[in-house]
Amino acid sequence: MLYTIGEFSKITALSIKSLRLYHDKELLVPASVDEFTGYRYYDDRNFDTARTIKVLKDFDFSLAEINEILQDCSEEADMMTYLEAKLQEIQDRIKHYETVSRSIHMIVEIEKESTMSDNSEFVVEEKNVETLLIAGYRMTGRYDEVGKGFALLGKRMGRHICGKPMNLYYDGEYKEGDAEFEPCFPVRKGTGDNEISVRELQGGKCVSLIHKGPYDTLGQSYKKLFDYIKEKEYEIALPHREIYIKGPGMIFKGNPKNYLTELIVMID
Amino acid sequence: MLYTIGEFSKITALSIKSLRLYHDKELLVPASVDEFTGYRYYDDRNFDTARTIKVLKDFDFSLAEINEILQDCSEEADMMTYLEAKLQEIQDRIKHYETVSRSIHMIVEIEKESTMSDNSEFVVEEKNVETLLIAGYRMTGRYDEVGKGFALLGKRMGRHICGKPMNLYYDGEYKEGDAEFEPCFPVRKGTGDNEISVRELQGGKCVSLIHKGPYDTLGQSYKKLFDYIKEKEYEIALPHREIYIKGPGMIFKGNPKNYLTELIVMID
DNA sequence: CTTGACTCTCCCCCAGGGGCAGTGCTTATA
DNA sequence: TATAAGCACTGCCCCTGGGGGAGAGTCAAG
Repeated sequence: MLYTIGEFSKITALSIKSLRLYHDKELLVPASVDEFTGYRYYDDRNFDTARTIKVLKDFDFSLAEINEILQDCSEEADMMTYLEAKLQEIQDRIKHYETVSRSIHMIVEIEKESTMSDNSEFVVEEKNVETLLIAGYRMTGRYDEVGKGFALLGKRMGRHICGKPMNLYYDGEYKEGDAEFEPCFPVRKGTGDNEISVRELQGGKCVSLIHKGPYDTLGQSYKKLFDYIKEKEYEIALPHREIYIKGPGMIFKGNPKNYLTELIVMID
Repeated sequence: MLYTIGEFSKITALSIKSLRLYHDKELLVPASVDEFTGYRYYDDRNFDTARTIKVLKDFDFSLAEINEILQDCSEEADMMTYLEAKLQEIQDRIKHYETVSRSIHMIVEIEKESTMSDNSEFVVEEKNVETLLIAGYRMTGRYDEVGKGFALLGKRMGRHICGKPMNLYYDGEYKEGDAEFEPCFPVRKGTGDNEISVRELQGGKCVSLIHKGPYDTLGQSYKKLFDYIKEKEYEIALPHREIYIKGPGMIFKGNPKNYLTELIVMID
C-alpha cells in the first residue's frame, strides 16, 4: 500500500514540510519516487520509521541525533545510552529553568512589595524594628564601593535572602575615605565564613524616615532626622541603617527620582 | 569614556558577534560610530543597557521581546507583566520537560528489566503469581485490534502504569472473529470509568512459559503448555494471560525474533 | 615604516520548518 | 471536452541567536 505525501502526513501527524525535509536529510526516504513527476510515495515500512522519528522528536532529539540513532540502532536496547544521555540533558535543562524561575519570582515579589509601600515620605517617625537575621560583609573604604559587597552577598547567599538590601554605618559622621560600613541582606538561614558574617541584628526603638529621590540628596534627609533626634534629646546607638526599598533595580537602572531609601537610627 | 568593541565585549561578557548583532537589530546602538572606518565605540550608558540585555537574556527572553521591553519600559515596575508572562512560560516549559523526562525514564527502566530476565525460555514452569491491581479495557473482536486498547490505556492511565502490558483471554479456545479479551496494564492506583475497569486481578497457582519469537509462532508454545496441563490433569481457570515482556517497543518495532512473551494459565 | 592586534563587512552554517510563487498532475464536473 | 479544484513538485526567502571564517582595512607601539 502506497501513500501520497498528503495522506502520509495525515496518518503520521508530521507536516508535509517536515516530510520533505526528512527526505532531503535522508532520515525518512520514501519507498518510491516517481522519476518524472517527483511525487513521493510512502509505504508501511516508512510508517514505522516515521513513528520512531516522531517519538524521538517528542523526546527532544535533534534531527542529527535522530539520524545517528537510526543508523546505529535497530532495537531499543541499542539506544539506551542515547536515552540516558538525553534524560540527563533534559534534567539539567529542568534545573536551569527552575533557577531562572526562582530568580524571576523573586524579582516579581520584591517589586510587588515595593510598590505597595510607596507613601509616607519624608516624615520622621518613631517605631520599633524587629530583631532579624542578616548576612553582612564588613568593608572599609569609600561608600561607592558598596556595590561590590552586595554583589558578593547576592552570589553567595542568593537563595536565602528574604528582604531588601541594607547598609550599616559604623561611623557617627560622614567620612570620605576610610569609612566603616557593612552591606547586608536579611536572610532566612545560612552560615558565614571569614568574609561573610551571619548573625542577629538587634531590634528596638528607632527613628526612621523614608527618603524619596537620588542618593546625593540623602544629606538633607539625614539633617532632618538628626534635627529631630537633637530636639528630642535621644541618645544614638551605632550602627545606623539605610534600607534600599527601591533603588537601581536588578534589570533597569530606573529613575533616581523614584528611589526610595529608609534611614533608620537606633535610639536607647 | 569610550570603549572599542573588544574592550566592551570583555566588560559586558557579551561576544563581539552578539554586540554587532544587537547593533544591527538596534537593540544596543553604540554611542558613536566612526563614519569612515565603521568602528563602533561604546560608552557608560551603553553599559547599562548591555547589563539589562544580559539579565533579560538569562531570563530567556528572545531578542525581539527584549527590544519591545526596552522600548516600552524604563523602570522595573513597567515590566512586571512581561516578567509574569515569562515566568508562566518557563513554568510551562518545566512541566513539559518533566513529562518528557518521566517518559524516557519509564522506557529506560522497562528496558533494563527486560534485558535482565532473558533466560529460561520455552520451559514450562509452575509458580505462584501475586494478586495485582490492573486497569483493563474489555473488547470483543479480532485479536489484532488489541493495539487500540493499549493506546487508550496508555493515554488515560499513563502515569499510573507500573508494569508490562498484558492481555487477558476469556475464551478457552482460539476464535477468529468475536473473541473476548482485555488488554490491561498493572497500575499503582487510579479510578475506572465506563470504558476502563480498574480492579484487582486474583493471583494464585499457575503454569507459565516464556515464548521467544514472533507472535505467529505462539501456537506452538500454547500447545506445549496445554500438553503439560493435560498430562498433569490440572483444571484450567479463565481468563489466561499473555504478558508482553518484550514486544514492538515504544520507539523501534524491533526484531520479532527477540520478542519475549510470557503465557500464563491459571490452575486450581 | 612595519608589524601585529583589532575591526570591518559579507557569506555560509546550524534546526525545523512557514509561506509564497510558479508549475505540473489527476480527477470531477459542467 | 474544457476547465476548475485539489494535490504535488521545486525553489526561494524568512525566522532565532549567533559561530566561523575570508578578505580587507585600521590603530598603535616599536
